[in-house]
Amino acid sequence: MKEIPVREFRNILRQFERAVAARNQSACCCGVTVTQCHLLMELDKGDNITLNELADCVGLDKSTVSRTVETLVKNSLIDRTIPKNNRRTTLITLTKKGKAVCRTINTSNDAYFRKTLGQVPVVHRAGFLEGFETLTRAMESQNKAGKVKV
Amino acid sequence: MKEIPVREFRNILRQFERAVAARNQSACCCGVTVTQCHLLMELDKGDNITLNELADCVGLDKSTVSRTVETLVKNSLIDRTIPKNNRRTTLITLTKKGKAVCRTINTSNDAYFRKTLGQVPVVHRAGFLEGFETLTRAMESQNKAGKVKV
DNA sequence: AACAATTATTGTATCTTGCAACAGTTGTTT
DNA sequence: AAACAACTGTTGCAAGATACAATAATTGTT
Repeated sequence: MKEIPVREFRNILRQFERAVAARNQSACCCGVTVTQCHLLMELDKGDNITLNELADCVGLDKSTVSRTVETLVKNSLIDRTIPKNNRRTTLITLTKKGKAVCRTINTSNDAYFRKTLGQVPVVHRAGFLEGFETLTRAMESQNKAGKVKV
Repeated sequence: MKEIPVREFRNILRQFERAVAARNQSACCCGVTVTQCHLLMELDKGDNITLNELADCVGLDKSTVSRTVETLVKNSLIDRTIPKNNRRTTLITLTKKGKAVCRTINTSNDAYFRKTLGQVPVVHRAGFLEGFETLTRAMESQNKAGKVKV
C-alpha cells in the first residue's frame, strides 16, 4: 500500500464511533452509565487508586470523576477510604457488588466482541489487533503533543 | 489465532474511545462541535438530503439533528430549501462557507490520520483497515439485531 | 371530505462535562 | 514555628448533547 486511504478510513471511523455509541447506550453497561462502566473497568484492572489517578486513566476532569464516584458509592459499587498517612486523598476500591457488576459487564461484552470480532477474517485478525493498538498509542501521543499551549 | 483475545481488545478499545474523544474535543473540528462536524461530513459526501435522511445517517434522533441543523444554518454553513413538489421536507445543502469548513476539517484530519495511521506497520496496514471495516459492519448489524423489543 | 401518514420543530427533562472557586491537608522555606 | 506554596477532592455554575413526546404543517388515502 503506497498511499494510505485516509479519507476512506475516516469515513469508517465515524461509523465506528456511532456503532460504539449505540452499543454503549444500549446493552453494554448492564445498568450503569458508560462513564461509570469505564471507571469500574479501570478499577477492575487495579483497585485501590486515588480519584486523581482514576481521572487520569480515563482522561476526564477530576470534578466529573468525583461526581461519578459519588454516584457509584451511593449505589454501593465502590468504597472510599481515607488512608491515615495522607488524609487528603481517598483510595477507591470495588465492593463485592461492584465486582459482581464488573463480571456481568465483562461477560456481556466479551460475548459481544467475540461475536463481532469473530467476523474479521482469521488472516487479518492478528494484523487488525496489532494495528488497532498501534493506532491507539499513536493517537494518544499525538494528542498529547497537540496539547501544548499555542 | 485459536482464541480471540477479547479482554485485551476491549481494553484497547476503551483507550481508543478516549483518544477519539480527546481528539474530537480539541483540534478535530475546526470550530464546530463533533455532531456538527459529523453532519457536515455526511453532507460533504452527498448534498441535498432531508433532515430525516441525515438523522438516519448519523444515528441520532431527528430532534437532535433538527437543532444542530438550526445552528449550522444560523452560522451560514448550510442552507435549507423547501422543494416545491413536497413542502413537508427541506433539502439541506452546504453553503460555500460550509464547504470551506469541510475542506479545513478534511485537511486537518487527513494529516492527523496519515500520521497516526502511518505508524501501523506496513505489513499490518491492509489487514487492519480491512478488519476495522469488517468489525464496524459487524457491530452495526449486531446492534440492529439487539434492538428488537424484548 | 375525513382521516391517516409523513416531516420537521418545539417543549421538556436528563445526563455529561469542564472550568473555576473553594476547603482541607501536607510540604517547604525562611 | 509561621507563612506560604502545592496538592487533593468537592461544589457552584454553565453549556452542550440527547431523547421522548407533543405539536404544526403538509401530503396521501379511503
